Amino acid sequence: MTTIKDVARIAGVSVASVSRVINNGPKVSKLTIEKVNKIMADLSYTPNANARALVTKKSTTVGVVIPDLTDPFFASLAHGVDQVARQENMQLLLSTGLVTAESEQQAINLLIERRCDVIVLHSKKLSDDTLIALTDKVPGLVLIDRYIEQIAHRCVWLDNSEGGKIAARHLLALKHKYFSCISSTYKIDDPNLRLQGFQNELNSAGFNLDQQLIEYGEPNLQGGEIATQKLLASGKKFTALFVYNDAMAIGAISTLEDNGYRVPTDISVIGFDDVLLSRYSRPKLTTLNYPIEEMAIQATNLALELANKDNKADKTKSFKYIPRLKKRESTSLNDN
Amino acid sequence: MTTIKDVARIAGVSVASVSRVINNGPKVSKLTIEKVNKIMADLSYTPNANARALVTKKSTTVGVVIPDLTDPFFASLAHGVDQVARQENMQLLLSTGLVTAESEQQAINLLIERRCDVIVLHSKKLSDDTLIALTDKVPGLVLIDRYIEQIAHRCVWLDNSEGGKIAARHLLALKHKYFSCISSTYKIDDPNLRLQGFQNELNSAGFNLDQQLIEYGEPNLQGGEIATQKLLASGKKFTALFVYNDAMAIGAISTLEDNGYRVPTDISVIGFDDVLLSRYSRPKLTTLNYPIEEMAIQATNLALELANKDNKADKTKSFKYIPRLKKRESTSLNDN
DNA sequence: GAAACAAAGGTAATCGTTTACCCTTGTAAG
DNA sequence: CTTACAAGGGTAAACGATTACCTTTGTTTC
Repeated sequence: MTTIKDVARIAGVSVASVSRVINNGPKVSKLTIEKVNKIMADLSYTPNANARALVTKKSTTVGVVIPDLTDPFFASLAHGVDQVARQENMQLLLSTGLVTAESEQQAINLLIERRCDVIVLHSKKLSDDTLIALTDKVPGLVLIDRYIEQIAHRCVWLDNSEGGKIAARHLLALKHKYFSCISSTYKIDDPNLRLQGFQNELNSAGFNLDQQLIEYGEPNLQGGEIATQKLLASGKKFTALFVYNDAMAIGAISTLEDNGYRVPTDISVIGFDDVLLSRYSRPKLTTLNYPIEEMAIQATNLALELANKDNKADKTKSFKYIPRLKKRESTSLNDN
Repeated sequence: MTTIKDVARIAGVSVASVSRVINNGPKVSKLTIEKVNKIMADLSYTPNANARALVTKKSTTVGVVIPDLTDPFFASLAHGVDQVARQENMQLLLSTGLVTAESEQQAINLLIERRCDVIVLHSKKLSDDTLIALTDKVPGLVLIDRYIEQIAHRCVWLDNSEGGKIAARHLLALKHKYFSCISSTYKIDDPNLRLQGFQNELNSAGFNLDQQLIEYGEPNLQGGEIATQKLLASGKKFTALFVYNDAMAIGAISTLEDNGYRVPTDISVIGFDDVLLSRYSRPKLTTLNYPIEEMAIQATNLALELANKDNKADKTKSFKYIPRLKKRESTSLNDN
């Protein structure tokens, strides 16, 4: 592969001049610029980004750590980061495959090895302390979908509890009185926060969520189906169902209809996340919009900012997002 | 940031020894290994991958070029590549945002700058000649979803035409006689090939696809809805509908049902791609499985192979995939 | 005509690694 | 007691760029 030296030799100038042409630097005549550009094109020379990164101590990559690309939610996250990265002429370096704290840690290490100074991290398994320590090492590290008080100014997160409350208020406004909920078996905070918010809001309105009408399942289509079967098997009456995410909600609707219940006529169903799926289902799903792409854009901009200036930003400011209700067709007025 | 020299100094050994410890090289005593490892941990030293890549001339990244992460199809592609990459202890470097030949070219250039020697490229806009020239420069470059005869041994592609034929045979086997088709307005080969295969197979069976029952639309939900409205507006009878992709097919089903047609009782609908969506729709979509993840895995392995050995592989072998019929609920026997 | 300065370009140190080559020491073989 | 060799470890040259600092040349100013 041709190097800057080859170009310099053939063009009859020094490597310094070639470098100046490449970087639009000062101290080169128009003539030299043209000459060098021609030789570079002739040799189809491509500068070596590794060498560049080494000497300038600047990486042109944005690191992203997510569990899995096939989950549309995380794909949207990555897409948001990518948009900002491209705007800054940077590229995405992806670390995936996170199931354990160890693999999360390893994913981050790989990014640090590459001297990625802008990192957007989705971490559910690493401890608060580990993450706080990490932010010392990497100034441009931002956490997404997680809130840690000590590093609040580097957290871009969604208020899950408020999401549960909004769902409750929507169903209450539709005059529902008998509620049920499907939550997730995954060992992260989100399901609990959503459920708690939902429950608290019902309680403040003078209603109660029957413990037998709370079911748990894997956060996918099948998980929703199975949980719904259990809910129906309880024999208890409910006209409103709040489901942990959209995939489960679609599974729930499918099972409800198979059992002779019409959605929303007999039972209203509300999901969470507002992924693509929810617009393709029939009936179209009422859900809570999780503005993950917007959040990812915010997180990336924040990371860029933190990485560039060493005058620390406002340490008190946090980036909390509130889910928005997307009223579609799966919820309606309860007229029983 | 601490360097190998810091570690060497503090451990009281040479940088060579530290390097040997890092790389499990020979010529280090057990004692030195332990000593150095301890110091590295104490200093939380992380080797600089850029410096490493520079001197070893080996990158530990796999480059992927795709149009857009939010399209689940491409997310699956990236996921396939990622699986192989992780297995090889490499990371994904993503280039996206392709709309024009220029942006495709630029995306590739960025990967070459990083001296990515393993690249999986999804390119629809660049010319055959450009791509052929590129393979000279990058030994580990593999094309996915595209076939170019001169570099057949670096192409991993799907036979779209055969997909159209399989759809036709399925509908013929279900005794359908009146056919229609929704294709895509996008200026790439795939839609045409699928349509041609479909048409040819119908013709060989003695049937005909009425030109007025071919409609075009954007390859998404709405495109499918609009195209279906036009199809219905023609007033012509059809009992079988072959749609360019799953998203459009779901849009089509939605519009058909809104107009009083039952799927599959009145009209059978078959999609293409077999994305997540197709399993979540009601009725569940009969479609042609596009094994993109499997293909991406194959492509990545091939790229790794080509990048590592210079004894060129079998130049005649190509990697053609045939879509498989996924019979679900949106097609059925025509009993008119 | 000397001084001052600007423009253009070259020299060489540097970034953080790896690794070919050399050196030292200890031990086994003759 | 040599000699040979193995094991462990050090020295320094790369890798391919950037850039601080220096040199040369020509022009302007008094």
